[in-house]
Amino acid sequence: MNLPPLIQSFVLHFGEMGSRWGINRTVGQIYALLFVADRPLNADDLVDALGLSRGGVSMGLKELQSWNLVQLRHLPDDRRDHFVTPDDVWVIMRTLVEERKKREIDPTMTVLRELMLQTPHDAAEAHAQGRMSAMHDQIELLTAWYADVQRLETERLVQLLSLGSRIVKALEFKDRLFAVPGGKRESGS
Amino acid sequence: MNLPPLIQSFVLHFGEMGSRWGINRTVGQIYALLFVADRPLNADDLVDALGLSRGGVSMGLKELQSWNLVQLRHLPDDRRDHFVTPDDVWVIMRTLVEERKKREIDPTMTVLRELMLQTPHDAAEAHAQGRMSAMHDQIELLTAWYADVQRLETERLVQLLSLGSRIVKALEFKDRLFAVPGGKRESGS
DNA sequence: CGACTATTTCAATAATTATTGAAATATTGA
DNA sequence: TCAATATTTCAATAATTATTGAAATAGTCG
Repeated sequence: MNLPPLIQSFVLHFGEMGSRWGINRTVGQIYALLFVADRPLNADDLVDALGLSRGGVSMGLKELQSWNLVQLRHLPDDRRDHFVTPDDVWVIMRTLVEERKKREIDPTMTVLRELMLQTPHDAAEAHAQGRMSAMHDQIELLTAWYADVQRLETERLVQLLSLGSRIVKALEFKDRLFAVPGGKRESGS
Repeated sequence: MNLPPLIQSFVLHFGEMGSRWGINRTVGQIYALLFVADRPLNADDLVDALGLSRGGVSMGLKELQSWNLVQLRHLPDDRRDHFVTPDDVWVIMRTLVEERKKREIDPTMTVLRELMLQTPHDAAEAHAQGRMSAMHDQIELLTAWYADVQRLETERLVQLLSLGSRIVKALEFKDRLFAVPGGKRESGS
């Protein structure tokens, strides 16, 4: 590996964390280097900088492309493929959430929806179905929330996040605004 | 494996998804069964129901305990350890987020903070450090937001999530409430 | 087309991770 | 304490996943 120390530390860390993030070391290192690079890099650059094999870089780039985490870029008078990550970290985060949802959540929701349609045969299955239903409804709420806020411009999203739990003050205020006069009473505290 | 069909489908799915979620099949299956079970289960129950080895169940339960995803429970007149998951799916979600943050985000933040302190030696390192800084600041914003809303009671949290992007209306309203008269002008669109 | 360069594929193998099951250890109750 | 039972550990091995590098394929330009 042939990199300035600051960049090398970052790249090595991403490689190590790869396994916790569900990607392998190679992919983690490639992504890290593309993220911090100040110009588009080609496969040769990555092979030289990271000391990986040709094939490994090709496969790694293919995987990163399937995640929409890197973009193909062509440079004038150079027919090799070059790659970049988006400049905007918020764009990257949105992609990451979307892709992880697609891989880690959607398949489970499909299964849960199917299992909800079945008729339980005994008390144990009925209880299990209730638990699955609770899981389904919770995930639905979370993903619907994300689908909603994801539509906001980044500037607005950052505002919203910066507000943190202070948003609750606004919520409490809203309660009064949107309250149905004589509406349902709450059972809790 | 000896389970009612509804529960078996759920358990098998969790086993398959395990690898995408960073846990193994055994752990996924054990967790799934505990989640839908209508009573605390012991290691024998899990061995019988899932057809796993004794040692495998022991290790799986240990891992789930290290994630705080299952709780040890003792039944009267039975000295075997039994296990349950929390009844409340929101408690489970909070645990999951906290533990994933601890394993998947905190180590990177530590590295990023260290790398921010270094002095770049050339333009490439300076650019890289800027990128790392952007990543650091974004993660900080997201985790600070979560640390904040995580303190809310579940009922309030669900309210907040149910509101989705409609919260922005409240935000726009708040802009006017908290605006500093003659305050700083924005540079963007 | 044909020479050249870039990229991908894939079989071989290295490395890692998961799983078993028997032995060791720990715990309980008499 | 001892016998019985419960739990954990861990060496062996199975299974999976990562990685290489050479060959095949695809693409480009004269």
